[in-house]
Formats: sequence, structure tokens, C-alpha cells
Amino acid sequence: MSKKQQILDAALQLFAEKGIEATSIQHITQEAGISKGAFYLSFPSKESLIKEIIDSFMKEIVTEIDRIVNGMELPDEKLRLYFHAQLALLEKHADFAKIYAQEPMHALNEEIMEKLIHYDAWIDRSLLSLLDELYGEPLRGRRYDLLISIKGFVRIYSQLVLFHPYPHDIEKIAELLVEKTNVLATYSQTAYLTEDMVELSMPGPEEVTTQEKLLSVIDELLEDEQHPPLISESLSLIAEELQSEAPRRAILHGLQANIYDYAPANWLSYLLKKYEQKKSPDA
Amino acid sequence: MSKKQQILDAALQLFAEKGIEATSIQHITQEAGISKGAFYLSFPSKESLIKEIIDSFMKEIVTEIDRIVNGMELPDEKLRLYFHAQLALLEKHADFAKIYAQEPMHALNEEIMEKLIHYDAWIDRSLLSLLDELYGEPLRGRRYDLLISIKGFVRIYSQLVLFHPYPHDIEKIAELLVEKTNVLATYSQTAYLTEDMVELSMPGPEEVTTQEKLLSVIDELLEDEQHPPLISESLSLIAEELQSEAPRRAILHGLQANIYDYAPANWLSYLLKKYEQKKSPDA
DNA sequence: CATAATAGTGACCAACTGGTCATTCGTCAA
DNA sequence: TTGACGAATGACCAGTTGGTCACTATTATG
Repeated sequence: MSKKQQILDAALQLFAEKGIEATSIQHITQEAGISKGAFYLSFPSKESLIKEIIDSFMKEIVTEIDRIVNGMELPDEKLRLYFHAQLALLEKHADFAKIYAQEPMHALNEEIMEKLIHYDAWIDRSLLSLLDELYGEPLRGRRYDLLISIKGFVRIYSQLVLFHPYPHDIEKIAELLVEKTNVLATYSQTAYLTEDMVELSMPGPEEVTTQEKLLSVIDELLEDEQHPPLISESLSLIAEELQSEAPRRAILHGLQANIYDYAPANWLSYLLKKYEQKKSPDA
Repeated sequence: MSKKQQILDAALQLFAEKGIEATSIQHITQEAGISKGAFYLSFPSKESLIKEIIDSFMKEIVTEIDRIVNGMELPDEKLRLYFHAQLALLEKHADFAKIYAQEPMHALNEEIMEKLIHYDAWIDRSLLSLLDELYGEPLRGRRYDLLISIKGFVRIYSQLVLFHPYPHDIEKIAELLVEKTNVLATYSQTAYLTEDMVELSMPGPEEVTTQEKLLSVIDELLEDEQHPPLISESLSLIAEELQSEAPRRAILHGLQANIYDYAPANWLSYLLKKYEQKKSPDA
């Protein structure tokens, strides 16, 4: 395991245990079994460590949710998968989830906070499109209230799973939440929230799917050097195609399919899909 | 305004702004316009300041909710009042609410955390009894899921009101939440949570309604010295009655009625009612 | 083997923390 | 005017923090 990974693991555990602010670099380095100075060989600052942890997890979550919502299952099944994914990710990354659930906004850098809000809005937008697909026109006017209610459900049951010591059955919880959602969508009549009360109106992933941003993500991946040949080749070709005068949609699409199942490049896959949608919004 | 109150005000504002841990006593004292040393004339430590702030607000909330649930309105109206009270308290004490909503458990002393959980469980128990009153037998088996769902609703809409800059209409939100609750109670069928998964099974306000605890609360109130004559007299008589061989229920009940509308003694009123219920559980 | 380059160390730094205490200030009664 | 006494002060303390850097250990290269 690389020094960097050692540090990340130790930090994650300590952050979850005692909070970000309360965890000193001294603690982290001694937990990781290295000297304090060595920390600064892997990270330029404590803040960048925090940023890296939060960023990597949020990217995984956004990617996973997006794949479910855009998958090919029946809408009802997708909703179940949505809930299940939320809870499964929670169990898989309990350490991170504890940080996310408990850390006060204050402790975080402004930039990180903004990113968190963005990621959150992306997930919300995914869920909202799923709700529209599921309930269509009759939901109009109540869609934001349903969205928020679902977030409330997920949050409260997540907290339960996270902090209550019990062998929880997340399959069952997911089904329960599907039923609750259906009941609300079907029988509830009143509405309160309007579009402008929900912040997710503007941001969108557009701003990060510029050519340069994509190229920098690819560069970062290529620097690792440890990919299978097909992956490396595809990555290089994607970069090449992006830099060309008029990137060909079909080529990018195909290359993206090459890396779709390669976990370390999931985020790039996600960004490429958004890039594609931006370039040809007709689909 | 007393020095103590100045400190409390300044601290509350700074805690809400930047978090408890990130707020130093230096900040508080300079915000309050006093010297650092003066702080320690009013509070023995930073921790006791935190404790006092949290304690006083939680007591107000618990008392308020309890009064609504045990009020004489129709059950349906009580539920609306419950939601409205939650949101109104939120607006009234936005500073504190921000602390409560955002502060990580870590930052808080073990003792304070335990108290918070207790207070929370008291509120839950109040709400649960209201739900039983409202929906009765048909809800059996789903009552804890409904309880949790309502908590999710309250939490997510609270967050919206608290952090989204908008002139929110809490009357409307309260009505919306009543409707959502009714829909869930009526049409939802599945259940997940059982009694032992919800922590509120054991604690209860029993342990703080011992004679000594009640007397200490009365002493604390009497030390303030600034009550109307009827109040002071009633307080003394309550203490006297409590210390007698066999406290007479009717006397305590009457004396408690004397102080029922006197805000500074609301917490004592609440405790006395619980004490009474403990002594004669037949009612 | 010697040399160069890289990885790793921990004493050290300035800034800040919660908390203390000898000193000073302000306001009374005599 | 004096003395006295509680209220208020802020320099000071020990401890911790994120971060630096002159140094040493390890490894790769010729």
C-alpha cells in the first residue's frame, strides 16, 4: 500500500471517530506509522487531504446514482435501486458517512462546501428526473415536495443504520421507502415548495465538463500508470480526440464504453457522458 | 442586561456563525465587550457555558411540545400544532437551531450528548403518544416507522427554513406535514422498525423527577429572587410539600397550576407533572 | 564501491487555545 | 479623604495546532 493510501486510511478512520477538526496531523501520522514530515510529502496541507477524501467519495456516489437513474430497469425498480444504493454506499463507507453526517459546515473550507452543495444538487437532479419518469404529469407542482420528502426519508433512515447498532436489512428498508414514496406520490395533494426555493435550479455539471477539465482528469489518471493496456490506450485516444478540431461523438462514445466498467475511471465516464449530452442535447 | 446574559448572547451568535469548537473565549469576550478574565466570573469553564445554552433551549422545546401533546385540542389539531411549534421554535431560536443542526457529536461533552439524546427521546415519546391517539390500533406495527418518517420530514423542512433565504410560510408547511402524515398513516402498509430498534424504550424522565432533583430546580429558581410574590410563595410551598412525609397530590397540583403560565418556571411545571404521573400512574 | 537522488525524520516555529492570578479600577461607607 | 472590597483586567502559563526545514537513511545508478 502506498504511503498516500496509508495516510488516507488512517485519516478517514480518525476523522470518523473524533471529527475533522479534532484530529491533528500528529495523530494521523502516528496512526499511519510515519513521521510528521512524511505527511507533507504526500499532501501539501491538511485541507487538501480533507478535500481529497470528500471529493473521491462524493464522485463515487454521484456516479453510482447517475448510473442507476439512467439504467435500463423499470422506473419502479430504479427507485428501489436508488434507495438501496444510498444505503449500501452508507454501509460500504461508514467512516466517510459519519464524517459527512456529523461534520458541521463551519469546519470545512468554503471551496469544499461549495463542491459538496454541487454534488448534492447533481444527485437531486438525478432523483428528480427519476421521479418525473415515474409519476409524470400528475406530480407536477408537488415534485419538489416529494423530492425533499424522499431526502428526509433517506437521511433519517441512514442515520438509523449508521448510528444504531443493529444488523439492518437494507433490502427491506429500500422496499419500505419505495412504498412510502409511492403512497406520497399517489395520495398527497398539497404542495409548498416551488422551483426557486430549491437551489438546484442553475448549477449543473456543465461547468466541469469543459475540454480542459476533462483533459486534466485524464492526465491525472494516466499519471498513475497502472492501468490495463486497453484502458491506457483508450484514455490517450480520448484525450487526443478531445483536443482535435471537431471531436467525433461516436468515437468518444465508443472509447467511453471501453472504460465504463473500469472503476478508477468511473468519474471520467460520468463526465464524458455529461459532456456528450451537453454537445448534443437532442438525445 | 447582566454580564452573564451578554456573554450568553455573544456566545450564541458566534457559535451559530462559526461553530462551537472554532469559537474561542477570546472571541466571545471581545464580542461581548468584556475582558477574558470577566468571563470566568460568570462561568467556571467554556464547557459549562455550552451546557447552559443547550440545556436551556432543550428544556424550552421539550416543555412546549409536551404542552401541545397534552393539550385539549382535537388530535388532528394537535398534530398541526406540533409541526408548527417545531418550526416556530426554529425561527425563534435560529441561532441555537443552527448550532444544534450543524454541530458534530464529537465536539460535545459526553454528559451533554447524553442529555441531548434524553431530551430527544422525550420529544419522541410525546409525539408517539400523539400518533397513537390519532391513529390507534390500525397503526400498530407501523408506529415507529411513522414516527421516524415524521422526524425526517421535520428535519428536512427545518433545514430548508433554516438555511434557505426565503420568507417561509410555516403555517402552510405545518399543514402540508399534517397531510403527509395522514397519507402515510392511512395508506402505507409495510413496516420495518420495531420497538427495540428505537432507542426511546427505556430512559424516560423518571430519573430526573426525584425529590432532590426537583428541590434543586426550585432552589435555583428561588436564588434569582426576582419573581412575583405569588410565584415565590408557590415555589416555597412546593418545596415544603415535597419535603413532607407524604406530599399531597392535590396541593402540588394546585401549586403547579399557580406557576404554569410563568415562563421561567416552565421547566419545573413540566417536571412536576411528570412527578405527579409517576406517583399516581392511574390517571 | 562511490555518488547522486530520493524518502523520511523530528526538533522547531509562530499562532492559538482554555484557563489563572497579581494587579488595577470603581464605587461605596465612614 | 480615606480605606476597603468586589468587579474587572490582561499579561502570562502550559499545551496543542498546522506547517517547515536542516538533517539522516535508503535506494538506485554509474
